[in-house]
Order: sequence, then C-alpha cells, then structure tokens
Amino acid sequence: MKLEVISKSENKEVQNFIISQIRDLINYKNLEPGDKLPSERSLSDKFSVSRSNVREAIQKLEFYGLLKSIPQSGTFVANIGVIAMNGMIDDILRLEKPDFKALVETRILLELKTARLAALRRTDEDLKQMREALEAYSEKVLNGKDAVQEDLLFHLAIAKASGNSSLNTLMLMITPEIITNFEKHHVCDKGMARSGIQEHQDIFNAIKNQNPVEAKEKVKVHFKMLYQYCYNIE
Amino acid sequence: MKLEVISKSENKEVQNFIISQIRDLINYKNLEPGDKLPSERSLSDKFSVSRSNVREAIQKLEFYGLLKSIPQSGTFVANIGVIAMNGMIDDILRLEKPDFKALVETRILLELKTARLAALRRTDEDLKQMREALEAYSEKVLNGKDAVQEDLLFHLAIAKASGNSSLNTLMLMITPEIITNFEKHHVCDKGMARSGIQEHQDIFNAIKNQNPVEAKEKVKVHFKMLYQYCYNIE
DNA sequence: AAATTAAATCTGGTTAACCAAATCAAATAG
DNA sequence: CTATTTGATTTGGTTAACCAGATTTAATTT
Repeated sequence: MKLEVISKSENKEVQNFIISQIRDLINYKNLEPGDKLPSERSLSDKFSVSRSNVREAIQKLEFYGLLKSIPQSGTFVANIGVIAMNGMIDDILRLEKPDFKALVETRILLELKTARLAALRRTDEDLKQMREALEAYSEKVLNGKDAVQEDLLFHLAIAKASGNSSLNTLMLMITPEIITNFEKHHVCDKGMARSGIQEHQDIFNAIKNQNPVEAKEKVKVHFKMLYQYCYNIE
Repeated sequence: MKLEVISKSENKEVQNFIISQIRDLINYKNLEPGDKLPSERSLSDKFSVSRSNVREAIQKLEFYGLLKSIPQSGTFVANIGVIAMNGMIDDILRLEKPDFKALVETRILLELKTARLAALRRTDEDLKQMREALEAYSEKVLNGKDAVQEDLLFHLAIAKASGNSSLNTLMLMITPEIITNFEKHHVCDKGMARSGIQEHQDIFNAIKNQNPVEAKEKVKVHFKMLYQYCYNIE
C-alpha cells in the first residue's frame, strides 16, 4: 500500500491502483462471469480511497465491457472469464498515451478503409455533405486562409459515408489528438493545402463514381507526404 | 425545452440535450479556441439540469478533445475552431451503437494491420507472450474446452506487439463487444476452434519470421469463415 | 410447515454542501 | 500613477448525506 506517495492531483495513479486491486480481488475470490463485486462503499473502505474514486474506476472497466453496474443491485463481472479479464486489465493498466507517429499510422489505416467503404456504400445524402465540406475547404484555401477544420470535416464526412458506425467512432476519437499535434508540429503548410484541393476532389470523384479501388488509391496519394513526415520525426 | 418528457433513467437523452445546448452556446456566443465556458453551476442552472449531468456531458466532450477542464479555473474550448466543433458535436450526437457486422469489419481491418506491424516490430518479449497465449489456447482446445478467452488473449498479444499504442487501444475497446456478440450468436463452434490452432500457429510463425506479407495473409485466412458469417447475418 | 406479507437493510445513483486552488478587486505602499 | 499585497469570490473537484428501487430477513397468516 503505497497510497501516501500519490498526490491528490495524480488521479490516474489512484484509478490504476483501484483497478489493479479489483483485479486482485477477482482473482483471489475466484469471481466468475455474473458474480457480484462488493459494494462501492465496502470497496472504498477496503482500499482506503473515496467512493467517487471507486466509481470512476468501475466506470472505466465498464467502458471496456469488463464490469456491469445495475442500479440498486450491484456491480457484476461481465460475461468474460477470469483469464481474459486479467489479460485485458493488464493491458488497460499498461496503456500509454499514443505518440503522434502511432496516431498518424492509425489514421491512415482508418481513412484507407473508410474511403473504400464509402465508395461502395455512400448515399446521395452522404455525397451532398461531402461536396459541401469540399467546397468550404476549397474556398478557404483559395482565399489563403487556414483550412484545417474544413479538411477535417471532409474526412469525417467520408467516415460517415462508410456506413460503419464503429469506424466512424474510432475516427472521431483519434481526430482531436491529430489536430492538436498537427498544429503543434506545423504539419500542414500553405503549399500542401493548395495541392490538397485537387487531392480532395479526386477522392470525392472516386467515391461519387463508386470506385473503391481508386478511392483507396487517391487517399494513399493524399497521405503520401504525411506518411513521409510521420516516419521522419523524432 | 422538452425535458419533462425525459425519464430519469434515460441518462443518454439528458446528456445529448446538454451537449447540444453547449454547442448552441458556443455558436451563439462565438466562443473561439481558448475561450472559457460558463461555470458548471451556471450551466446547470441555465439548462435546468443537475450539475453532475453537466459534468458528465463536459467529460464526454473532453474525452473527444473538444473541451478542457482546468481545476479551480474553468472549462475551456479546445484548440479547434467553431466549424470543426459543430461538425464533431453533430457526429457525436448522431453516433449509433455499432452493429455486430460493423464491429467485425473493424476488427478484421485492425487485425490485418496489427499482424503486419507485429511482424515488422515484434520484440523477443512480445514473441514470448504470444507463444504463451498460443500454448494456452491449444491446450484448452485439445482438451475439448471452450477457448474464447485464450483466443482473445492471443490476438491482444499481437496488438501489443504491433508497437502502436493507438491501435492497441482501439482493439481493446472493440474487443468486449465482440466477445459478447460472439457468444450471443454462437460464432465460434468446436470445429472452428480446432482448425484455429493451425491458423494461430501460422500467424505466430509469420510474425516470428518477421514476414509481414505472410502474417497479413494468415490473418486473412483465419478470418475467412468469420468474414462470410459476418456478411450473411441479418 | 409453507406461503405471504411487511419491514429493515443494501444497492448504485443523485444531490447538495464543502474544499482548496486560482482569479479578481480593491486597498495599500512605494 | 504604478506595483504589490490582501482579502473576497469563483472555479472545478471532492466528500458526505440522501433517494428510490431491489434484496433480504423476519413476522404473520393460513
């Protein structure tokens, strides 16, 4: 018990501590899927932390599908065995903050897929939203203005057109981190944005013409510079 | 204001209501990156909801990188313009719960990539963990036992070996949903698990031999049945 | 003794009071 | 008039009291 070392502001540390304690509890008590965890109050008492800290930790494990809270009843181990539970909790505890390179790598992967799927599945409504985003982007760039936001919205429109809400969510989650890093590293220069108009137009046309191969190819072209950059930094 | 329609348990509705209100506020007041939002108390007062509801909504927007809370100071608009803010908030509000088909589609995409990267980057320690997971899986299957968990841990070990923490996180997030759906739809039958041993071994060997092309190919084989299933249901 | 009911207790969720740091305003010193 | 200090206020975060529903226990009735 090294809790006294942890300062108040280091919330993450407390949460990880509680999560590891819950893992140990599940192991020691051989809790199986469907079994009930001790109440939040008794846990906060046992671990010598506040109940709200316990709640946050439980909510995080609930987000990853490992626990399930039922009001006025209790918190239950999800339909997942003790082995997988251990493996996943260890992974969750080990999760580092992704670096920029990893983010870009993931983004390109997702974009290649969403563009291909969008070419196969886009509706007319999807197409309309993509066109609007594209026009807004072009206008900004041609007027010499910053167009990072419009660029982003175009790509999110593609993700939406992919018809895969799971992919759409993942794109949404990594997008903000991408933006802040773009601005920090000054990735998007003026020249890039100008050539970007044609590249966006090419992607749009491929999706409009329902040509998945070309859509993927054009996205690859669009990210080529970025790819090189990504593998050069740090 | 249609709040009286919303029952207490429909927390999601309340949260989405608050999020849309915050979006309107940002638009109406022309809040730009770095600007401060009204305090949680005044927001809860203005929207006629509890402060904890406001906090949850803010935390969700913080998760997507749109807001940033600073203790004893305030909540601030992230380094993202009003246009992108609107687009992303609309996307967040529209996000449906992903269907199983979308999940499997995403999983295969991620697995193909992580296997390829793992072949390129795996360390000896990664290899060791993968081998342990593989052996645990084989033993269970050969003894005629259920091995869903061990299967999962093998794939998570690959994700870890990819050296991309971003991809690793995404895999972790979609995994629990996959498992529950697998069990619900009875995807993994006994016969499948038996042939799975060789398939896992092939993937492992490709990664061990640092052959990214073969690794990707073997994963594709492994998911072939699943792919067909995925495109047949519902 | 079994079935039913009623009361007491536990549960996660919610609300409100409290905290300490940060901010702002005014007063004071130079 | 400027710079500094001091005190009051505002902030997000934390804690504790409270709530309603679920669960368990005990009492009552048949």
